[in-house]
Amino acid sequence: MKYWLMKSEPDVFSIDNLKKDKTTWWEGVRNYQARNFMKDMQVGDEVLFYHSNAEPPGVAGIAKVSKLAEPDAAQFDKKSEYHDPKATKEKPIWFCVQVAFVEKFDEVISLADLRGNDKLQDMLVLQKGSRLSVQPVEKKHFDLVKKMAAASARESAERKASGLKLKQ
DNA sequence: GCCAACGTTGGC
DNA sequence: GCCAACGTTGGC
Repeated sequence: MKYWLMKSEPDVFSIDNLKKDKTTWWEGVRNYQARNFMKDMQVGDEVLFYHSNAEPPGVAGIAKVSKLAEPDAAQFDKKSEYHDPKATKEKPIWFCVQVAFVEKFDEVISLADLRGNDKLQDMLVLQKGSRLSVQPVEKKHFDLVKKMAAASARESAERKASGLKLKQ
């Protein structure tokens, strides 16, 4: 079992979209390194769903790989912004996996939160100029982000509870 | 909207 | 194969 981080702009496709759709083919990745990581993915691998170009940017939830990489259909579609004229059905260039919704965090674990955790300093997404939209994550880092999400969910529940008390 | 980082393209 | 020009990503 491996662990990954996949970036999506929530204006384009957010964790809420994945929750509603249940699964999605991760089309549109046009970077060779990111493509190769998707080819490495196995069914059941877990994914940190990251919101980029968002306020705040950060991990919004968890997904898992539900289908192995297949040719990305958008590369053959002349009307798609992801169309690649060099790709043919016989020789596809771009591949993508299907991912399934697992969970949406109560609160986004922001990039600032991640940076603030001493134990995550060597996480790939925190490195300067890390633009890769699909990247591997170490298990210890994955587990820690999940713990941070659980802790932040508890705190948010406590805040709500004490807020209710004050109103009584 | 700015801009640093970095990938890709194409002339040579 | 080098490298300048250009495009994209994505945080701020």
